[in-house]
Amino acid sequence: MAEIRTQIASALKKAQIFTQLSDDEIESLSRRAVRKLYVPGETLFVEGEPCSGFYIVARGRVRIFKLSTSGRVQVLASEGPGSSIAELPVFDGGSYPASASAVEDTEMVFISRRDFRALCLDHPDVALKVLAVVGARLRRLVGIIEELSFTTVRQRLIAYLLRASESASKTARGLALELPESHQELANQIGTVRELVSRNLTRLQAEGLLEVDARHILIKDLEALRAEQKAEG
Amino acid sequence: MAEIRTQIASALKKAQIFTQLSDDEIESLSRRAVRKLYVPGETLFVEGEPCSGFYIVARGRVRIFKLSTSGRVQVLASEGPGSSIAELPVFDGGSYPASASAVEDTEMVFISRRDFRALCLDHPDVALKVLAVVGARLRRLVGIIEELSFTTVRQRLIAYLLRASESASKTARGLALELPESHQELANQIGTVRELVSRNLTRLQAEGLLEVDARHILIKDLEALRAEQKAEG
DNA sequence: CGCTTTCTGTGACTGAAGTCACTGCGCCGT
DNA sequence: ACGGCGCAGTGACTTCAGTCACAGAAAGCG
Repeated sequence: MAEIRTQIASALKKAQIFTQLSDDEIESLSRRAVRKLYVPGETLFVEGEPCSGFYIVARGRVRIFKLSTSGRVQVLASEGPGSSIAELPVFDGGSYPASASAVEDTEMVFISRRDFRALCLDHPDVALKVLAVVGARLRRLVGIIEELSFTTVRQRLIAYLLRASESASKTARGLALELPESHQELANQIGTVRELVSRNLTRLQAEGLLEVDARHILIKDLEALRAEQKAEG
Repeated sequence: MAEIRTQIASALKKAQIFTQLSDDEIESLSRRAVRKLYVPGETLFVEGEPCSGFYIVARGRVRIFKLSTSGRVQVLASEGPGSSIAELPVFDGGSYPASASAVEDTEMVFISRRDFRALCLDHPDVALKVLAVVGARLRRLVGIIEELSFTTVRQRLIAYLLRASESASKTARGLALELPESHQELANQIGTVRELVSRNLTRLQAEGLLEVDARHILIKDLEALRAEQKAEG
């Protein structure tokens, strides 16, 4: 049991929102935290559920998303180790505004609403840190709104590829990258359907900007893609 | 001058995020705040500008929005007296994520980034209050994303009318309401263009759900509109 | 190794969204 | 009263998004 406790403590220590805290404080907080494990696809919470506390990702990855009645999915965020999720409903007293599920085998640390509020009152700098993290989250949501409101599927796909290209490897013929997820998942993230992802990739290939082989993508004309970004809708 | 000071103080007192503060604290804060006046259409700040502080609406109304390069507008929020705007960029150190302009003759109270941060460190309960306010804002943004991603213009228009109908007056023939803004403005809020607002209103009238006469709208079949909402896309 | 399941590509189609151009109304100021 | 201006309505058209159905490839599993 003591081992789990230290695991929790080390996860808390890596969390962005707790960088201010001393080892002692981390230690004391870890005594009130709970570890939870999830398998891929498992649900953490569902939109509308009352919010009992918030989570920190220790290992793995979780996805925050909205579900439509017709079965479509819109991904709002995807968070890895060190990130926290659902900090906000803790403070405004409402329910979870979206659902969350694990993408991989995932280890989460859960902290109850009461403990977290108490911590923020004792440590105002933690509250400020939470505000900073939430600020970044808000920026991302505004970015999603901008994309959905002003751009086409084609442009959103290009934006996705450009983001992915940051971590791509240079080859003689262009930037090579591997899509980390299915077309379906990609579509969920850029707010469209599978078919349009497939079709638009094909079209970009026909225009000579890419080469596509299933999930393997070679960016042949980075500049042209960038240019289309800036033009916008 | 002393008069302006008390005006500022009374505006601060009405702000949601300062309900926790004592009269003395309000008084001391007001000494560091600045009053600013705006005429309709005037710009408070533009997306991308570095953020020097945040605002509280004392009187009037301001609109927060995104501009596309092609000239389209997407409204993110519209805030009246007692609300604060741009609290978030104060904390994450970034620039303003969107632009803001006054809708009516508007009186704002400006508080610098440094003063506000200091206040939050001294009064953790203010920080918690800010988090609660920000939580509500985040919910609204998620709602906009949901609408843009899952619904049609028609459904968004119906949602808008249903919201407006809260403050409508009952008549023998249905709920009567007056649009508070032009079709263009309405379109900016629901993420579409003027023509589609006009056309969809016409169509709803043809179907017998509404009667439209310029900005005067009579809701004849509230239940049918509600039903279409729940069906969603 | 063969079978099932999941993922991908595509053709054909429908309907929604957006653009352009123009008309006409009503209000305001001089 | 008149001219100008902003707002609303509408027809015609283009393009984009999404649906349905299906075929073939790939990957996992017994």
